[in-house]
Formats: sequence, C-alpha cells, structure tokens
Amino acid sequence: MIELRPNAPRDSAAHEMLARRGCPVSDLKDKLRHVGLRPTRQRISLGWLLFAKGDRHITAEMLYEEAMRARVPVSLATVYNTLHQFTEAGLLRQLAVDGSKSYFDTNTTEHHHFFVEGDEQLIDVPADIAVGDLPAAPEGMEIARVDVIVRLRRKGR
Amino acid sequence: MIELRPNAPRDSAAHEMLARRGCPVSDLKDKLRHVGLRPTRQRISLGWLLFAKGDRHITAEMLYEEAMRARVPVSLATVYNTLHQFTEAGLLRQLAVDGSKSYFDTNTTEHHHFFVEGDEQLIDVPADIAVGDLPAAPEGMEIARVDVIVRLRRKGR
DNA sequence: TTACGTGCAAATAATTTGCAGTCCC
DNA sequence: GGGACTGCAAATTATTTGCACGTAA
Repeated sequence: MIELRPNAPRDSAAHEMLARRGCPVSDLKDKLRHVGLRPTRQRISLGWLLFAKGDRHITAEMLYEEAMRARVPVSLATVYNTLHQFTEAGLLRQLAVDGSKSYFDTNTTEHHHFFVEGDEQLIDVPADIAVGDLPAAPEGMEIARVDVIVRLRRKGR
Repeated sequence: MIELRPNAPRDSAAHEMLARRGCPVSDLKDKLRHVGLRPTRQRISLGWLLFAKGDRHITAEMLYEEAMRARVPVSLATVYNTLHQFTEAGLLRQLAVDGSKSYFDTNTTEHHHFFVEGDEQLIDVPADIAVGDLPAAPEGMEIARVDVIVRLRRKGR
C-alpha cells in the first residue's frame, strides 16, 4: 500500500490529492496515528464507516454487516478488536444498555441516551440534561463517567 | 388461586409455626402468591437469600454460588428463570451495567447506582439525585424508567 | 526486516430452551 | 390428578483468544 503521510515529501499527484488538507481518508489516518494505531486497511475502512456519517450507535455485529454490504473484507474478530482499540484510544465510547450486547457511540462527548424498548435502538438526548447534585464519590474514589439511559416505551399499552 | 392466610384455621403444629404472623417464610410465600407465583421450594429458598438481607445487587452466578454454599439444591437454569420471574413480577429490578452480565437489584424503588470499575461492584446512591430537566419523550413514547450509573474509579492513577 | 495486525476457527461466558420427570394445589 | 415448575444437558448469543500468515514502517 502507498504511504500517505500528509507532510512527508512526495511528488505523486495521486498522493498529493489524497494527502490534501481536508481529505477525509487522510484525516482518518492522522486520527489513527495520533492515538497510536497503525492505519491499516481494515481500521481505515471501519473508521470510515463509523465516522463519516455523523453520530452513530452501533454494535459489533451491525458494523460487521455494514462492512460486508460495503464489500469491505474484514473478519468479525477484527471488528471486535478494532472497536475496542478505538474505544481505548478515546475515539469511541462503549455503552451498556441491555445485559447482552454492547453499543459503541461515535460521539465521545458528555451526553445521554434514550433507549427504545423493543426497537433496541439508541437515540441521543438532544438537550443538555444536567444530572442533579451528584453525591460526593466515596473515599479515595473519583467519578469517571456518568451514564444516563432514559428507557422509552411505546405509548398506550 | 387459594390464599394461605396466616389466620386460616389449621391444626398442624408445624404449619402453625410457619404460618405465624411475622414468620418471614410465610411472608415470603404470601409475597409470591400475591404476584401469581407458586411458592415452590426453590423460589422460597432463593427469595430468602435475596430478600432477607436488605438491599442487594446480585448476578445469577452469584446467587447460584450462594445457594450452593447454603446447601440449597437448585440448578443454575432455575436461578435464571427465577430471577426473571421475580423481575417480571416487580420483585426485582434488572440492571445493565457492563456489556456482559446482568445485575438484579432487590430495591425496586427509584434510585441510582455507583459502579466501581475493577471491583465490578454496585452501590446504591444514597441521596436522592434528581436528574435535571428530562426532555420530553419523542412522539408516541413515554418514559418507562431512567437509569443513572455513576462510574467510579480509584483515585490517583 | 520485524513487530504489529489480521483472519480463522476454536474457546469462553452468559444465558436460554426443550423436554422428561417432580411437586403444589 | 393435572398443570405449573424444575433439572439437566444441549443450544444460542455475544465475545475473546491462539496462532499462522500478511503488511505497514
């Protein structure tokens, strides 16, 4: 594969295009390198699927399906590995919403979620919801994160 | 369904003892019958383990271990079934805290949780934490429940 | 070149299910 | 007695791991 460091001195026109400021693929590679992950073919493809469409909530299985549909050859194991690597790197946030599968959120900023029972679907809570007075964390502890999940059910049942 | 009221006229001494006002086992049987569950040996034993010691956060595996230690013969499948039946009956509340196992909470009132990372331990948030202004639920939806999990980490890392 | 990544299949973990036998009412 | 309940083992689902091979730096 061609090397694509944007500031490495190169002269191919193709490279110039790909490395151009604002080229999404190049940005993605930078993003990966920034967090210490080698920008491999599958990481870039998966990163593209994850980050090119705004905020998403996705499971490993869903991402795998999507990769298959997009003709991106990648194994399910690599999808799992990649999701966890991205999460550790701070590119994703993992959400425990029901006891079984994990959801990954491409929006890593503080925000909360609606969960639609039955649909198994996650929706960002739009407004800034302040969680009221949090009690002090117990001795020697600090708050790492606060997760709020508002469970919704279809009206009239 | 037949009711086993503690004052129902019976003449066996053993029954008298078990049915006596304030006898926890009898209370438990009533509790089960009230929610439409037949008070079987294993449901009573598990109910005893669950409800006799104040508020608890327990997984199926933990409850099974505890039953084994208490020499209560019960299968893991029955533990799972029982936990779910109790949950549907409103005697327990199921919590999704990490992506894998489920926790069951014997406190079914509105309250929130601390989760200690590493320890895999759940603690009730003591004070009443009001979740700030909840945005209106989307069209045709209503809020079933709000879960707040405050993730704690050991200080100084 | 060489350590880091990836794919595959097998392993694990948590949970559910089918069904024959058991127990409560 | 009869339907509800349980136990066991096998099935499922979600996820992880070991290891040979591929590939980015």
